[in-house]
Parts: sequence; C-alpha cells; structure tokens
Amino acid sequence: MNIQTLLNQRIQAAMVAAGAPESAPALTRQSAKVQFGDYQANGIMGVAKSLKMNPRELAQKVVDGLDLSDIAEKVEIAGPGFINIFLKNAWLGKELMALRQSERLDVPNVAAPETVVVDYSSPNLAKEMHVGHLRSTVIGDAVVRTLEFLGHRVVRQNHVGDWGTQFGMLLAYMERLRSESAEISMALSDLETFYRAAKGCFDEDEAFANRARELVVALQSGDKDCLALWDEFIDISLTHCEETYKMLGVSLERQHVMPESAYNDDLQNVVNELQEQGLLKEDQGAQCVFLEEFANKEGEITPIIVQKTGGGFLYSTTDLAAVRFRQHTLEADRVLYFVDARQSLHFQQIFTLSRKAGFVKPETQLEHMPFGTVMGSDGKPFKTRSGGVAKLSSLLEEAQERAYQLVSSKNPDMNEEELRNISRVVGIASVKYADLSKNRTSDYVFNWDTMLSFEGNTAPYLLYAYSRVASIVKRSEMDIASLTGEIQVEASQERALAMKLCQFEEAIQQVANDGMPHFLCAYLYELAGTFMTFYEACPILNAEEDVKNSRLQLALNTASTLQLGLSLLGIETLERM
RNA sequence: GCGCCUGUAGCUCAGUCGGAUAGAGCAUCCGCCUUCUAAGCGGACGGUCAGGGGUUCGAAUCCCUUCAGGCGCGCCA
Repeated sequence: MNIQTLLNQRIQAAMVAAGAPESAPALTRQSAKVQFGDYQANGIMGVAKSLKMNPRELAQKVVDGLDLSDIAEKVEIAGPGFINIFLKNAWLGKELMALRQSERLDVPNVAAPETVVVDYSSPNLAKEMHVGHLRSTVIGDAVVRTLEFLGHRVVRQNHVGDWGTQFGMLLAYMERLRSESAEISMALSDLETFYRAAKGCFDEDEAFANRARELVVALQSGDKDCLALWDEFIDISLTHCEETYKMLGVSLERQHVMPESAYNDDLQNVVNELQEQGLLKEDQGAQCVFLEEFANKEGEITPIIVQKTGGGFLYSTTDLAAVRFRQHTLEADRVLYFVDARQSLHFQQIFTLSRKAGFVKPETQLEHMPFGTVMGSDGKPFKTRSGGVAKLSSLLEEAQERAYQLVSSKNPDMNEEELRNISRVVGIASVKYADLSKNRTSDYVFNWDTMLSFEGNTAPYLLYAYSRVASIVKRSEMDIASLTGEIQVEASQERALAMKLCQFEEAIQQVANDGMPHFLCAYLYELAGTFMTFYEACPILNAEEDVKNSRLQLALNTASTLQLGLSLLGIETLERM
C-alpha cells in the first residue's frame, strides 16, 4: 500500500476538478514537520501561478472538492497554499491489519512488468576480486532483488572480463608451470600471487614475453590447445568469484555470466553495420565514429574507436555488441549498468551511438548507474595496511573476525557455533550495509569502527532492533496466526510506528526507480529507531489483553518489515544476538 | 586546454528532481536499568549549505561566475 500515490491521485483529481490542467502535478510528499501533518501537497502554488490565480483560493477550491473523510482526520491549507493532510489513526490501524495478512506486506506486483537487464559485478577474471568490485556487486544485487520483488522480469548479466592481452601472459605462465610439472591448481588457488608471478616473468624475461604475445594471437585465432588452457584458467577464476559471492550473500550464479568473449563473433558485424550506416570514419588507421554530441566548443570531437589499427577490437565494440544482444535477444525494456563513475563518458558515447545506429528501440531505457570510489581514511582509494589492493575475500574474513571480537565480548556465555554464525552475519552485513547506506554516486570512506558500531545508521543497529522484536514475539508465547484482534493506534509512539510501517512501499519504489538502495537503508533505520522509541515507551507483554494484542501485532509488523527490507538488500537477520 | 563529478555541523553522511524554521549519527555535555535485550532511550550544544551574482511567491536544490578537490579526454578495460 502506497499512501503517497493514493493521496497524490486523489488530490490530482481534485485539482483537475478545480480547473487545473491534467498535467499539473500535485507533488504530494511526506510532510517535512509534524505540525504540517503526515503528507503535504506542494503543487498548488505552481499551478495557481500558471493559471494566474490566487494560490490560497485555488487550494480552497481543491480542498472543497477533495473527499478524504475515509482516511484523513483533517485537511488544512497552510502558508502560501500548501495542503496538509492528517491521517486517521483508525485508518492506519486498518491498513496495518491488511499488511499483516499479506505475505508481501501489501506491496502489489507492478501492473506492467518490464524486462530489466542488470549489468553488475563484472570482475576481470585475470585477477581476484578486490574492494573495487564491492560496490557494483552489492548495490547491483540489492536493486536486482528489489526489482524482482516488485514483479519485474530481471535478467542478471555478469559481464566478466575474460579476454584481452593480459591473458597471454597468464597462459604463458601456466604453460611454464606445466612444463616444470608443477601443480597448477595449487598455483591458481591464489590468483593474486599467480598474476604477480606471471607479470614478473613478462617484465623480465624477453622470451616469456614473446611467448605471451604468441599465445594472445593463438587464443584469438581459436587454437585448440590454447583455448583448453584458457578454459581451465577461466573456470578456476570463476570459481573464486562464486566463493566470494556465496560469502557475500550475492545472488549471482554461473548462469548469469555473460563474458566479453561471448561477443567475439559479433564484433565484426557491429563494425560492418556502423559502416553500412555511414557512421564509420577511418582516422589515423583506426575505425572511429565521430558524434557531434561529443564535440567541444571548438568543434573537436572525441571519437569512439571501434576497431584498432591492425584490426583488433576494443571494449567499446564489445559494449555495443552487448547492447544489441540485450535488446534483441534478451528483449530488454530497461538496461541498468552498475559501473564505476569514471566510465560515464564511455557509456554516454555507447548509449548515444546505440540509439543512432538503431541497436536499441527508441523507448528502451539505457541507464548508467554510476558509483563513487571506496576511500581509505587518508582520503585516497582504499588499500590494505601493506599498501596493496585489498582482496575482497580477505576483507570479508577480516570483517567476520572483527565482528567476532565484538560479539563474543558481549556474549561471554554463548556457544562457539552460535557466536561464529552471529559474527558471520554481523560482519558481512556491516560491510554491505556501509556501502548500501551511502548515496551511490558519492565516494565514501571505508571505516571498520563506524560500520561495526551499534550506534547510528549501521547494520548492527538494525540487526539488534530486529532481534529485540524477535525476542518479544518469542517471549509472548502466543500463537502468531491467532493474533487477529484490532490494531489500535493511540499513543504517539504507536502512531509514529504505524505510520512508518505503512511507508515501506514508498521506500522500495525509490530503490527500483533510481537504483539507489540508500533510500531503503534510511527507511529501515528510521523504522528501527521508531520501534526502539515505541519499545521504550509502550510495554507490550505486560499490557492489558487487547492492548497487548495490538502492540504485539505492531511488533510483528516491524519484524516482518525489517526482515523483508533487509532481505531486499541481501542481508540476513538474526533471531538472537 | 576541454569535459564530468564533488564541496552541507569539529568528523561521517542525509536532504524525496523548487517548498514552510536545513536533518541524522559520531564526538562533547546532562539525564534514564527492582519491569519485554542499556549493543538501548530521552535531552542539550553545534550551520555564511565553499564564495559572489541571477531566476521567483520561495533556492542547499535551477542558471552564470570564482575558488578548492577528485576523475576522465583516439587505438587499455
């Protein structure tokens, strides 16, 4: 149930009835302050201006024609022409009961499901996943889960880098190990070390470097032995990724991998099509597209190179092929790219060219969902203590270890197995939540102490709030299903909680529209805080029977909302901590 | 040189596409455990929204400009 949408529709209709054009937005929002009610409509002033009317008079006309008597206690006009709406407690209680009886918290499936292709995670298989892959993976996964929950058809695309010159070096090193009859699978168990060793040989050994270049050519021309070696490498590297996904609780699986190499056979076709359309121009030996959209003031255009001198293709070519595949084979209505903000020019070029070349339908949405960099406390990109790039798997292990220190000091009597499980959930949740709760587009500072803190907008605080609710429910020893009595909204803390609970759908809608999970995080944090206040002020188990029944249902609603919300973020909950 | 992004409380961050008196958390200070988990709750302090112009009923938000920082810009991805 979406209060904002409901009110907005009703007010909009009343505005039209009062003489406003259909296109005039009611701009209904949650109120900024309690004295302005629960929701406020801000659209009157703008319309009044365009109609050359007195805004207060128009507001009065709108309110006269607006019947909210079933849901609102009071509707008033304030300031220059705001309409403030105060909802009825009884109505909130009734809505909450509907919410209780619905497995999906009364959030309907979208009326018109879209096919949404989501490109996220996309690590380079030459190396192990590092901290730089965290944001794309975690944010992309949260958006994917939210879109799916709303009823869209989501196609995950893990556009992994499995092609390119650095693979020649890696294959040459595999070959060398094999000739020395060394154990390759062991060497590949740590890809980071393997990569460095191969790079070392490449830089210092001329013969090795030449062999590496030969292997690139052999690989690209489809040499069988070479491909077999490459397959072996890719498989092991993908297995590493899958282990990290599993540890991280990310829904990506092998079936979602659509590697760069899969587009190889189509790259020449892409270039040919651009040629046929007269978009291609040879410049300094390379095949380029010059789009006037990317000209500077002097008229100089930054070209898109789609084929190198000598015939090789580039990532632009692959991305164009991917756009075509996503449109024609996957039948996307919307394609989301969770890729580093530094590539925004590249994507603008790809999107513009794709439209110009007819690779996508005009109505298909191509959206780059850029994200900022994870920084260290020094304000520079996050590194390990030794100064290297932090391996994601090591980072996640450290998170669990740090969580263990905290959890075990708070629960000295708890058994080891449960301690380990709690610290696993808390550790992983902390890392993910720290990332998800920040505005996607800005850089953020990675800080163990703040992300593992129980204070503020953190995973431990939310998990603690959830376990507190869970504990109440358990102690009540009531049959949850039999709790069907009325939910009474009376105390101010009950009202605040009831209102928050009714706003869940508004929060996830924002995540789906903008690809911004931090809206859901902010909502859940506010919900948890509102519950904590309610919990302190309103005794549940010791209350009179009907009050107890009502408050317990508020608690149950809180539990299911926290649990569902966190699950959409890809975060597990704990019954006890 | 050109382009994109960022600049909000001492620190870390929000700010619902122009709305009312700019909000949280940390830190600091003051309160609250014989009652459902004090890993909690309540309160206080804290702001030239980088600076300056402009647009209008109304600007942290839109436009121009200056300053500071980050990142991109033809054969890496």
